[in-house]
Amino acid sequence: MADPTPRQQRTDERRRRILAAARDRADADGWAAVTTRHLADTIGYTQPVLYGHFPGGKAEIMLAVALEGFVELTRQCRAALGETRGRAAVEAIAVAYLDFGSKHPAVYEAMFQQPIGARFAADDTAPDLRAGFDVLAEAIGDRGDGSATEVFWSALHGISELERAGRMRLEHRPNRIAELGTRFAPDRPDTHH
Amino acid sequence: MADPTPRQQRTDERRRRILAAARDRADADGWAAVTTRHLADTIGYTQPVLYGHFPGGKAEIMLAVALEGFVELTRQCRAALGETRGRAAVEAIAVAYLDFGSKHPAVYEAMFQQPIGARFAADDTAPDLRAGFDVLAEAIGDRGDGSATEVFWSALHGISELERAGRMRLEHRPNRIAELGTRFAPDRPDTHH
DNA sequence: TCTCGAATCTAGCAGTGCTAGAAAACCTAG
DNA sequence: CTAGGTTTTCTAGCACTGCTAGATTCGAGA
Repeated sequence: MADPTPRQQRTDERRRRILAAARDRADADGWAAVTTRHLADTIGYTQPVLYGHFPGGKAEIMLAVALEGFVELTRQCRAALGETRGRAAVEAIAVAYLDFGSKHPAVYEAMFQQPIGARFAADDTAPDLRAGFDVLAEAIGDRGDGSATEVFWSALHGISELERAGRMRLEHRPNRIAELGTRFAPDRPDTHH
Repeated sequence: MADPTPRQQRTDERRRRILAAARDRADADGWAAVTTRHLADTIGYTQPVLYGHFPGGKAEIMLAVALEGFVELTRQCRAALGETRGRAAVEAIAVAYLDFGSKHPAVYEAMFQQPIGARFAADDTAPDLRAGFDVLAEAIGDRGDGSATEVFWSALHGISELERAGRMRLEHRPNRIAELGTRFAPDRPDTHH
């Protein structure tokens, strides 16, 4: 049960290829363009094979892509934070977060537009989701009940979505990041009660 | 051309019924449940009739619902603002905005998830969209280039979406609104440059 | 080489958005 | 009141979607 049998290995490899194909196609042309037929074609098999790997069909594939996305987003935010603190940390996180959303629009969409059935700041939250929340909390120095972090996350999420929907002038992103720095930097005296 | 002919009147009436049916069904079961067949059934006609009113099909129907939504959302925010100013104004707007999102999830989704092809703060923005932006700018006292308002809007939008996606504890909404009040209330000394 | 179980494919269902062409309804002119 | 033509409405169908039951092929062990 420890070492992977050749069969298990091929299964894993194919699972990876399915997810990669779905991710790439979705990032390029949107999730509507990700069809089970096209996906099966890309990996060189027929439709039913997909259901051997993901019994839940397209929805389960999107879910798997979303979970990978959470891990990656958290990793990049963590890296951007590093040892920085204060306002610089807030802005660094914002840059990393918005970059991720720009570069992987469909992955981001799957992460948030889909009912994964897990809250971020609850006790029963899956570790992968909780970790992302914690990085943001650390950046803004949230020591309260998490509401401040929720609002910070919301602002990042909103900017990401509205930029992607073409609702905001892309070239103004630096201004928005500066605004986030001003309004969410930790240890501002007037946020203490 | 001034007074409506009976024919024009019936056409308008039916157009309204199509939009109402689409809106109600979408708010109840999501846009995926809004099919042209069901829609035609509801208004007592067959599919092709829909395309007489909305040549662009389902997408154009969603667009029309979205535009109505912008007008209504702006109206409710304007009413909530009233003559209040300062922190109370920010929180009043937030309450009205989030309530709208909760009560009309599908309308809200159509408003923002769809490429309408119009930015909010640009000079070429349609009046109906611009008006919504202006209310928010007024509430937070934005006299800059609009970046602060964009971030405020993003925070509201993010909260609305993440609540709907089940990512946030609904009962904590008051906390989030208080956070918005703290961080976006106008005339805070340290936001001046 | 034969067998049997697992992997894979073929073929099809029910549903979607959308549309060309037939049928029906309506209004106007004689 | 009827005939004509225009407009409106429906019938029927296409190409596509996600998904699945049953036939078929493949591959490893005896």
